[in-house]
Amino acid sequence: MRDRPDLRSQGKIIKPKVQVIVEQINQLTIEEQTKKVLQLDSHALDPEEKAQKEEKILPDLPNAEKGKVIMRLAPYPSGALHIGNARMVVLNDEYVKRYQGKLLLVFDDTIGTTLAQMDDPKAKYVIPEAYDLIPEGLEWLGVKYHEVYYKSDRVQIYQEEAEKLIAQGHAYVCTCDPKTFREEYKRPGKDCPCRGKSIEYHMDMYEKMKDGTIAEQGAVVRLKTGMNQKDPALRDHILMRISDAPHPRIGSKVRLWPVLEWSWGLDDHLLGVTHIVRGIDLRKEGEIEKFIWDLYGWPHAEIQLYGRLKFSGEFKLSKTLARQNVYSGEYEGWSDPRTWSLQSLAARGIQPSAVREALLDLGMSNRGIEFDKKWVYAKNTKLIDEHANRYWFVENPHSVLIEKIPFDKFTAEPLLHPNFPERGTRKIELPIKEGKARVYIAESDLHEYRNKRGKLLYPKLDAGQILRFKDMFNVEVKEMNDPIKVYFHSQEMSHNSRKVQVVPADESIFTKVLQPDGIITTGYATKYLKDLKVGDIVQFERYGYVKLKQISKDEIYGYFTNN
RNA sequence: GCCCACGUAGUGUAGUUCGGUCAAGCAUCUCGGGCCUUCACCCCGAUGACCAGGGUUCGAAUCCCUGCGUGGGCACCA
Repeated sequence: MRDRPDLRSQGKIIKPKVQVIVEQINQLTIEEQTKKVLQLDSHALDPEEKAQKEEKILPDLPNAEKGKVIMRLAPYPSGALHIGNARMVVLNDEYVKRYQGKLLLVFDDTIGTTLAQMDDPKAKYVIPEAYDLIPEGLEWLGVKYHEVYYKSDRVQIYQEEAEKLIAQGHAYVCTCDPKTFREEYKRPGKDCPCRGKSIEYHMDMYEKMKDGTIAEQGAVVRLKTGMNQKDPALRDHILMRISDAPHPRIGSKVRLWPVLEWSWGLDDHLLGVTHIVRGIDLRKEGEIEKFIWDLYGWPHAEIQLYGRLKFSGEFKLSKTLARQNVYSGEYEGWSDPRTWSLQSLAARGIQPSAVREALLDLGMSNRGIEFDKKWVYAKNTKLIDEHANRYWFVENPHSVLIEKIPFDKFTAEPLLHPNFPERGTRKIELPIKEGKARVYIAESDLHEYRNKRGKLLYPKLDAGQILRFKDMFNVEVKEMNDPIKVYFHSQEMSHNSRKVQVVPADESIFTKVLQPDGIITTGYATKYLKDLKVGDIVQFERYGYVKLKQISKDEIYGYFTNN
């Protein structure tokens, strides 16, 4: 039917005939069917060519011409960029690179809050160091931007254009309090009393907003988007409002500030932006911008929206929250793993391309999705594994006394990296005295172990069981006391024995690992970890990858990379 | 209450514009196997999905309607 359009109108006749034939064929044995098929087409049963691994490709942008695309990043400088901000960054950067366009970094540093609200710990405001933290994060991500702008330098434009719109009757000064406006006018879709007043009145009021006669919260400038808009979110949106809060870059010389929709409605045109890629939570903003562009008779930039990433559970993603904890000393600065800032990912040994690829894999889908760190971890493991040498580490250690060891000396010699024997081995000595030795094992090896489907692989550790101390020898558990007592059992390894990671007690060094959920795992690693350098990424066998942060005589401190 | 968007394997995504080559691709997870100085990496294989119900049509993941579910917007934040 696909290839024979002439038959399509005959579908009602053809269908029953086909059914009869299909039934006849189903009577035949598979062998007979195979034979007949091959008579018709000798290649019909050839194995299909392996679909080659297709590269993940974002959809093309509409009306995008190579070399003419201009896009922008619009971070609010209230802190370091975190992984949630990174999707916006990576998508824009990727498209700019595809079209060989230009990327503008525009600090969206309008005032954010009023002076009166600044004491609120949750208040959103610009902090000076963010102007450095953001480019630092972008550089780490491999983002190239071509021009830098500051909204705070452009306030005059927004003010003058607002004045023009008032003079033309497209905007007005509204003195209704927010609650009244929302409930009495916006919801039912009715004009507020300010809306109908004369242009002269509004011009005069605008002057008073600027010169300080009207206090914070006393009045706003509204755009006449229309109180009859179907979508209440769009009804007479605010353009400008008053704040006496000081600004880190320009101080207190400006008190009349634009909201996002207004500054961008102007700037996307004035800066020549052709394509906007942003989260769907900003859908309304795009609608207001379009209204503004129509008012001015400007061409529309193409707006593409992607779905929202949700961060819940262990993620406390908020630049404002991070600011509080960094300032209070609760966090170890902006690169603390708990911030999930780009700086923190760098400090943990997460590779920028792991972040990029994981976020680009989400494509431009419009769905709201829950962020899963495994997306990044899986990519990161593949990137760092070959560089990460192996070391022994046991978390939440328990003491084990090995007895009846039939030799005076034992040295384990596992490879530094099993894929690269040329890197050599580690030599871990097990000090033995009168057939006895002390080691640590991890708390987690005491419990029963089930796979993800709940199948019991190993029972709770108990007397009588035979274990393989990894890279050493087999032991039999005698007593589950403290310390746990085991007897040497045998030397040969069998592939399906239960393997337990140990660290010889006299060869150990206290080790701490800070995880992004704020938990510090403590345990023991083999002591010559001290010989490594700060910044090295290692794999603690059976635990995960760790980037070394501090190394001292009797303690190692690392950041958890991933598992 | 009002507006809008979105529902494809456990998870994420491709395919939906323009119905047929989709008995549905890819990645990750899980399971099994291989490799192997034992974890990991790598290689091979397996399990696993079109939200539900109607409609249009020869033919629906794709178009229409209804329902259900999820997310977002309705800020003097961005």
